[in-house]
Amino acid sequence: MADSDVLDRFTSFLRERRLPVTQQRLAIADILLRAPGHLSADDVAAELARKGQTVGLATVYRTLDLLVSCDLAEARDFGEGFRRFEASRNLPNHYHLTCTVCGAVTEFFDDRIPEIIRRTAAARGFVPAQHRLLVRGTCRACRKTPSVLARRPL
Amino acid sequence: MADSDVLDRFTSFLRERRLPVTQQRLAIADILLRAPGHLSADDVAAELARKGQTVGLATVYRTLDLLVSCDLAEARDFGEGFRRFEASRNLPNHYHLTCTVCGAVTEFFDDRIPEIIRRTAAARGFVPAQHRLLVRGTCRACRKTPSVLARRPL
DNA sequence: TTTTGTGCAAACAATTTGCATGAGA
DNA sequence: TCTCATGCAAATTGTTTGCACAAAA
Repeated sequence: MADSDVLDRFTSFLRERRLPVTQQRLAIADILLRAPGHLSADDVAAELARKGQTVGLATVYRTLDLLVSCDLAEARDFGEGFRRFEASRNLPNHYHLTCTVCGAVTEFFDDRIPEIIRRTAAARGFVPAQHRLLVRGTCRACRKTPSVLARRPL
Repeated sequence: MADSDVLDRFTSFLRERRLPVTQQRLAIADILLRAPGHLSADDVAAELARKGQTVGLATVYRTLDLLVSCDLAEARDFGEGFRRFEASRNLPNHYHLTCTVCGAVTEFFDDRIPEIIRRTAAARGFVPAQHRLLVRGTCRACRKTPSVLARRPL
């Protein structure tokens, strides 16, 4: 339904700023904005290559930054040592459970958390802009297998 | 009071593993475990240098890893592009508010958050091991000044 | 035809690692 | 003494940048 919408929104954003709408930008946006998951810059480049399009990693990074700056995508850091990018789906209060064994990321929602944050912050004169909650653990599928702890920061 | 305790605990940990108790290890532990804040590897090295002790950065990193692996310290990633280390004070459910203007980090505690996580995770068959909540925003002191958004991931 | 992008390679920053030497047990 | 740590420098990794060439407006 609103799938071509996001591509259009990116195009409009570029036009407004008088920035060229290039094949590479569209190809990268197409991949990231339609992907269900959380892609690294390498993932995007690999997917591009798989489709026959070869785009330099530098361009991938530059375009991902553009997508973030027009709010069509968000950067995430799951503590793997590199960033992942996710299409913004306008999902407020959306958090992540990541499995330290298989790396799977599941999302969940909760309205109580922002409320807790709002009150706590207010009590300190702090104005919250954004927040992030990351839960690490073991997913149902991996619970059977003995696990190795991840070494990156919590 | 229990201040020399942490140094002793580190020493015991090393002895148990038959690892040498070196001056460098003690010096690094002394700095990190007594510091109130969140130090980067560079901060530790700089502090060491300020005291006249010059220790290679590689050794700092190696010792910080040791401190983390014996649970005397914890690694944190505030999205600055590098990690910070903090003495473990056995503070469960302790979260961070970071000011995107001045970089100050404040802590807060809340017992409802782990409870929410426990239930949400249980419903998905996910076993939570650790979680981290990071709130970014503007602190009281910086609220007066117009701010610049940080560019690192949320 | 002028601007801005792209690709490549070099640059970077944080962190890790190999190896000769030096300090603990 | 024998093991393991240290220091330095080189290597690695994710990401950014400079610059010659190419594509959009």
